[in-house]
Amino acid sequence: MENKRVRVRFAPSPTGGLHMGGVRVALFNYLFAKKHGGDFILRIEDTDQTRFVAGAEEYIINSLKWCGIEPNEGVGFGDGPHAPYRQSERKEQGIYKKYADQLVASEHAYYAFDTSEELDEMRKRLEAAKVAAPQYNAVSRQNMRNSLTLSEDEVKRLLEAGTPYVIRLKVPRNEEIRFHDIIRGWVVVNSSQVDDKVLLKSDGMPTYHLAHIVDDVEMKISHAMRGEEWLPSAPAHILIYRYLGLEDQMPQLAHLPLILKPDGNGKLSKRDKSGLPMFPLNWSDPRDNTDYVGYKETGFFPEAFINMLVLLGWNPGDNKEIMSKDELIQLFSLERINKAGAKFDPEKTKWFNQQYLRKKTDEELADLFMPMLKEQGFEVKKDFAVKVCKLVKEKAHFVTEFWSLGSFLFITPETFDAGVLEKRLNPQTHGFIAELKNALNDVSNFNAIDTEAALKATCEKTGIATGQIMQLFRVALTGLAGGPSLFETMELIGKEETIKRLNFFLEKNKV
RNA sequence: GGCCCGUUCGUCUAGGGGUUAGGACGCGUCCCUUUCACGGACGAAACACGGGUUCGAUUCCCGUACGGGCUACCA
Repeated sequence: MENKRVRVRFAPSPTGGLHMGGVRVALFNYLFAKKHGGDFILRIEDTDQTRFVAGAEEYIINSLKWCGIEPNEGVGFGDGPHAPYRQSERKEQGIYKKYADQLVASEHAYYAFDTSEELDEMRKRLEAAKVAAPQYNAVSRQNMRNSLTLSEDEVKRLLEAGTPYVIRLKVPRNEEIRFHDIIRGWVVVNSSQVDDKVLLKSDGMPTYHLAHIVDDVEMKISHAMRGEEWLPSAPAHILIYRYLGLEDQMPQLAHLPLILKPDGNGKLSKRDKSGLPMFPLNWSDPRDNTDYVGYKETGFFPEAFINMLVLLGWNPGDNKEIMSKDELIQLFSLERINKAGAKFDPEKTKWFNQQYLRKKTDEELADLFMPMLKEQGFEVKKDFAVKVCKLVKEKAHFVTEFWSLGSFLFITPETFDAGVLEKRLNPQTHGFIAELKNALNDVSNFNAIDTEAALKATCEKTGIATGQIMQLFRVALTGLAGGPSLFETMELIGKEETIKRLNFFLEKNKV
């Protein structure tokens, strides 16, 4: 068991868009599998028919693809030796019922016929009696309608009459359950804290508790990584493995810390004030009729998104922060995962994207930017787009900012920064701009070097220091108080446009 | 409420019985610069609290506080 092939799975239920917390669980599984040359499986846990959301499964698959953390086995990824990988389909094959029946036969599970009204009543009764943890368990089951309290004949009669029933796990009254978690070490819980979990629902579907165990064993999963929210039910799972005689095939457990909200308390939810997305891709949720924006559409690179996520709760042990997927695979280890939940930091998330933005070549950026330019109505040649990217990227965190940062390269400014005008515009500087315009008009080879020379010459001629007029010149040319090199800007927009802009400025701002 | 898990700068974290407690984001100052940004330098900023154990605890143990999770025929 110790040395069996590494096989891990990501097993979401298709009840909505895949949240970034889910992406991180998938990521950890992926990295671990790749690190050990193992398999990464996508299993769809669609056992709750009432919460099923159409399109969710496809969304999950597309998200994993965009993130570059693709399973090599499972739904949407070519299936594999353990198909089907959808639990609803596996249920049709009777896989889960078989195990549930085995548990009943060995008297570790039983039939329960209680209606939801009866269950409600029981809880109310227990609450009224000030029972600390009102639950269906070794004590309360004695007052309920199940195969433990009913006569054999009665049970048989109910079953034959088609009375709805569930199968529940018979949890012992007072027994220590201990299990080892790779991240948390030994955890001990008394069985009195564990309720008699429903294993098989009245619609014949298994619950998560039964289904994931059956599938993990049948699919030969070696390590089960999942969110910390599963820790409280882990003891029940241990019992199921044990009663099924499958303890030696149990995967090693690792309960991952949760991602917490940036401000305030609690775990991350679908919508957050931080302004950053919670989903990898745009997601239209049919349940609350809301459109959620994705990291992709916000302009994030998948590498940056992944890099940010992996460092929420894990680190390589040195101070390295920017890591490629291959490096992550190389460096990843479960032992270095933290125990405590991590607050998600929007500012640092943007910083990650900026780091990746700077690593891209201008050509790569141009490929991304040109479609956005086209949307704005500007179709330009690639080499021009490359030059624009080179100028505009310095300040940006996202390619999606390029347009607002560089629109002045395409659109002649009609308004001018009022603050600079007030501070710098006077008859002398106005005259200077006019003088400069003429000098620029005489530049035959209109490149950054020659235009800069023209400016220097004009400064010397008029006796005005460069620092005195650059700001105004910038505003005259771009309308803005800040931006990339003016000489590069002029080279890009060309002589004709430069002169035209300066004329317009001089005309509009007479003093 | 009960049970479980956790707690190092504001945030992500390194470290670990004796350290000037390290890095990153963000913030501030300065340098570079025509501006904004980038880059560089510097700075402010943390071991939740109380008891033990120990020559010595931020590190180990126990409490407390605080935070998180769970408490469904949901996963």
